[in-house]
Amino acid sequence: MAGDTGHTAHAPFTSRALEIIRAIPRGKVSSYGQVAAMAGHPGSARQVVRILHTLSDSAHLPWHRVINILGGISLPEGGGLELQKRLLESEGVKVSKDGRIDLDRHAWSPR
DNA sequence: GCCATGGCTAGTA
DNA sequence: GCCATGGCTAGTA
Repeated sequence: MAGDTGHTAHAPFTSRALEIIRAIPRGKVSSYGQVAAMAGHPGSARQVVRILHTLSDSAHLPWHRVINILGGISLPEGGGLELQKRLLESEGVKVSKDGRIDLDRHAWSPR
């Protein structure tokens, strides 16, 4: 297609959300709502969920760095929870026994 | 129609 | 717990 950059074409919000997710550094986490707000659509957290769900495999995303606003992992047991926890811990993010991440310590606040 | 949310409320302790 | 929210996409015509 004309103008194709070599990347899959995405809608503007999706492209921005993808960039933001890719920018989350190791050892830090963000929330669905934070990514949505940074992409210019506060309140569209569920859209970020959908993006992660459908594009994590193909888009080279650090998907495990996105958690819910409570500091918890939203993936279900047997459906990725364990993997996400393991990936986070491998980057130095401690996940407590009740599945919580210390946001004071690990929340990403870009500058 | 999808989706791995988030914010608010009722109802308990 | 409940349920309103919302940009996008698959799939049909």
